[in-house]
Amino acid sequence: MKIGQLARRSGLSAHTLRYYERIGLLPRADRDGSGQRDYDASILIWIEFLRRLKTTGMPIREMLRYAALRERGPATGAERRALLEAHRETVRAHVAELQACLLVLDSKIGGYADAEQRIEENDATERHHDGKQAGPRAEGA
Amino acid sequence: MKIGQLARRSGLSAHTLRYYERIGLLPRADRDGSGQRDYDASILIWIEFLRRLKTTGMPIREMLRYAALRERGPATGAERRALLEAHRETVRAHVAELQACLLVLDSKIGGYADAEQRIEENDATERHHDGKQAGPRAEGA
DNA sequence: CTACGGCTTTGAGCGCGCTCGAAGTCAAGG
DNA sequence: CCTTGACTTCGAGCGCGCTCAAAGCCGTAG
Repeated sequence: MKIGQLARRSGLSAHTLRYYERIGLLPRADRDGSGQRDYDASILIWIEFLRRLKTTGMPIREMLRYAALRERGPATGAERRALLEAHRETVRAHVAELQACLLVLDSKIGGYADAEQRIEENDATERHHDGKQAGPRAEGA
Repeated sequence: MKIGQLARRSGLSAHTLRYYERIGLLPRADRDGSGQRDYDASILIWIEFLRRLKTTGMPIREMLRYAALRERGPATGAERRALLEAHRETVRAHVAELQACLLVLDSKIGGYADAEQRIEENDATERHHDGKQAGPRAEGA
């Protein structure tokens, strides 16, 4: 598989694939007769895993540590496992933080919804006995 | 409250606070006689909210839209609510993605744990009738 | 009076993760 | 033969979100 096709299949650009190889995230690809990269389909699995590490916020620097261990073969299993376990805790903490933020967001949105509700009610009142000017509540943030 | 104290209480650096004011994330602070910023404690609530938006991945560009609406007063409530609702969906989607990644991470870690288990068993076997060299399993990513 | 710490502005610089452009090689198709 | 288009390397550039340095002002303590 050439780089263009891998780009399409992996969702990364050819530029990015070369960049990843340059920095060591991807192993140096085999070349065909004229020096063009010729990939084995199995690389897709590794790319997919890298994508997940990235999605979960792992910096490239740390992915490189993992990639380097991987290159060194099966003997590095324990180290890789430790790295992933540490990362997993980071991600779990981040998810928890996001969920807490979601609650705040919910209540904030709820506040705006209430305000709109009051405005509608006020409009209705005006339609009945006209002119009542209720001041909307606080603007806390 | 001067900028140094606000920095300590908000967890942002004075540099960052000035930067936020410069770009419009924070309203222009009142100044004392000699031109130094003099903050009202209520700004902390807004900063805290900004922090949450940032934690949840909202780009500054979008925080600026929200901040601008806020400056324009209560009339912009519906718009702000819409903005936050859209952001909430983004965050929810991101959380779901992270959780999916966590499952993958778990199974990956499980794989390493199994490998270690097999190695231990193998060691034990060697101690009994010596020399058996079992080839470790695949290195899939 | 002086020294000190904390503040002011402006603009430059940085770390990250790409992203792109230039200049050139190569293989297949019309 | 000549064009087309996908590939090669290398280094520069970009968008984001800060972060910091320079040069200078102010107010209080010693």
